[in-house]
Amino acid sequence: MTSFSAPAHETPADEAEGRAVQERLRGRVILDETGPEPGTGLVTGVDVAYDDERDVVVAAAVVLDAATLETVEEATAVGKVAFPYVPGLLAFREIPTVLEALAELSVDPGLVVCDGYGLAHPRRFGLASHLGVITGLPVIGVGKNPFTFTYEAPGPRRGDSSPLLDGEEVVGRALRTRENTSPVFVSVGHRVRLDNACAHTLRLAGRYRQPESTRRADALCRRTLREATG
DNA sequence: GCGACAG
DNA sequence: ATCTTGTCGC
Repeated sequence: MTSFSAPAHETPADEAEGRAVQERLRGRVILDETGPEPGTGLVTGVDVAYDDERDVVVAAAVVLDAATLETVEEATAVGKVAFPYVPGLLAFREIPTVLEALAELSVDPGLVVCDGYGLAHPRRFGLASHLGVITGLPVIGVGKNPFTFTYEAPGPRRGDSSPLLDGEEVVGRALRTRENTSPVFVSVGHRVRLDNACAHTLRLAGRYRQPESTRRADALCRRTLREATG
């Protein structure tokens, strides 16, 4: 916990307050930066696992070398569920424990990859945007389904993509990371442009549909959850 | 009012 | 997210 201290975060009392917090923070999102060069530096995947029965949440952060995809460092944090799952308010459920896990790292996280959305959100302020604004780190979101948005199937080849749309507005991209496999949905979080977000995603995925970063974070928080629970 | 809805 | 075995396909 040398490079990063858990920033203050607020858990809203109800859904209306949560939406208000998002409306207030969305103005701090930075969209006009390119972000880290794909394939260089570090990339950190974050993910969370739950046991709502026991009111336990485990977050994991796994740092990879962007060039070799080797794991550089891992960290986890265990907490209590702070907010129920409400579509559009996912960040309030995940962020508190994710921040603790990031704070356990001894290295700068570099680019953070979220399992979820950023700009592709009803108020244009999803998990990846929120995490970016709070930490100041470059963040992108890579989701597994189109949420409430629409898209036309991208071409069949790895790397093919199509716009993810909210009506006429482009909020992200459906990106094929493997042939014969459904696409993932990439959207901008903070300090990274969409083209670059997709380039990072392609470098991180290919062996599997999802980015290697989120796969490892997912495996780690699940394993930690069942070791902490049963 | 009804249906749909990241993880 | 989570509950859950085997099974079809690259």
